[in-house]
Amino acid sequence: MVVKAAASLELVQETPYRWRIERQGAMRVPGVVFTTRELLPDLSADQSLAQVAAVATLPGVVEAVYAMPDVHWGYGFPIGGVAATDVDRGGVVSPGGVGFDISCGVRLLLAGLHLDRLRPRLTALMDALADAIPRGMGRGAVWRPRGTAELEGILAGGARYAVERGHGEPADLDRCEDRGALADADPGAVGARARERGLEQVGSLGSGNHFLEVEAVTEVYDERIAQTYGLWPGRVCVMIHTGSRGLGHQICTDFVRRMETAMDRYGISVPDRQLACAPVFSAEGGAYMGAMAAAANYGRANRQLLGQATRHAFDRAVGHGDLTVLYDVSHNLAKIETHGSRRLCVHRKGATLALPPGHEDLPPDLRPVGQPVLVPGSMGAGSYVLAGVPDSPAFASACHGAGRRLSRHQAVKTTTAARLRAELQAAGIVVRGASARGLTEETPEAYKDVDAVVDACEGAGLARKVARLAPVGVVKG
DNA sequence: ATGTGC
Repeated sequence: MVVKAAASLELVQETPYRWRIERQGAMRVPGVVFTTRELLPDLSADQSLAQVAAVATLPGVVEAVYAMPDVHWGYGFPIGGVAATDVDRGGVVSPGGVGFDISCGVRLLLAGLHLDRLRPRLTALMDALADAIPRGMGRGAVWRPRGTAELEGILAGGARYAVERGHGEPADLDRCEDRGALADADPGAVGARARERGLEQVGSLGSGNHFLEVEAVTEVYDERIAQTYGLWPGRVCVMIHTGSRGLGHQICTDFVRRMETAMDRYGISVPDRQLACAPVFSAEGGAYMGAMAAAANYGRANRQLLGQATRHAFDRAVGHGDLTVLYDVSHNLAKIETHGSRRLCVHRKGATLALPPGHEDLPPDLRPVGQPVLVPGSMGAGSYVLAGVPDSPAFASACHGAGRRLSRHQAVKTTTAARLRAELQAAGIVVRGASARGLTEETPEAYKDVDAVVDACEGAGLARKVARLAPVGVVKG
């Protein structure tokens, strides 16, 4: 089966879950889209697969540019895209391949109680969370760093620094990707404006698709892995989805501009200005990697602080805040990783790291079963926990969510905030803190079906289903 | 995503 797009993209179906974009023109490698016929983006209306083809022209790109089943249009790179470059053969890093929200990701906390025991206190808990979680554009944060030393600590030390300063338990770090901090952060590469913006937002949720949800385990698909993860039916969980706020955004803006002018000097030409890039081993590439890692650490500290604020809210409203971290993982990041014999810069933008069983970067207790892959669905739709699998085909990556289907502009035309609130209430979901605009932009209608996306992810061999979580309360910006 | 737009 071959599908021709207007822009002459040629898609060849290889399996029920895998489609190839044939190499042509300036493409150095093919594209590979992991999806089903039902979820395949409409080539006449959607640019995301054309973006996959454009990314495949970048210097040093290897193997293939991959798209996850939740792929959709993004700045330069598609969201739900994975691209790796060979750093020892002129491979580039591109800020657009990480995205504006550097180290946006998900933390899942597990509570020590069954939903039946939470129900009578749910309203009180949601009120306490609404009180404890700063959210929305700009506005308030859990922690206001004193002077530059504390901000430096956050940029260099991420969640580890937050824990050192009393915001959480050392054991939390065992369940964080990179134990809570990327080692090669360079706070000196973070510009003054990014720092200014960062000072005001340490420990804040933000807006858009960021949220905090109280959920409960409703389905278990893999008993053994679920047991290792501690996911039993009815267990209350808290999912926190946020990133590096204005600081990461400013760093992306600064480096896109800087690389746009640097590309000529390196003899790089790209089909789209939004693919601005520089060799990883260049002044601009190196500075970006250091600043990006610092933003990633800021994002990890952010989720650590919000996790701690969640514990306090549980303490106040439920009487015990014995929340443990299942895992904390980024889905917007570029990392230098070894695959086979090569050192690659793997860009994951709207794609979750999914380490296989046995991987040395996993904590010993999770190593036998693989990394928890946290997949938030659209608002009110539920979320999934998957596990990384051996020999996965996209540099150990999986989907990161349901994936947008309608733009924010289109989304607000489909419903009203009042109607959405009523629908969530009818589904037994308590909503706190959501602005009318924010709520309507996030209508589930604007997203793909997370169940179908996760099934495609599993069918494609990217990850394995472990458990499904259903929301009972949501805090939004 | 974002002091939402050069």
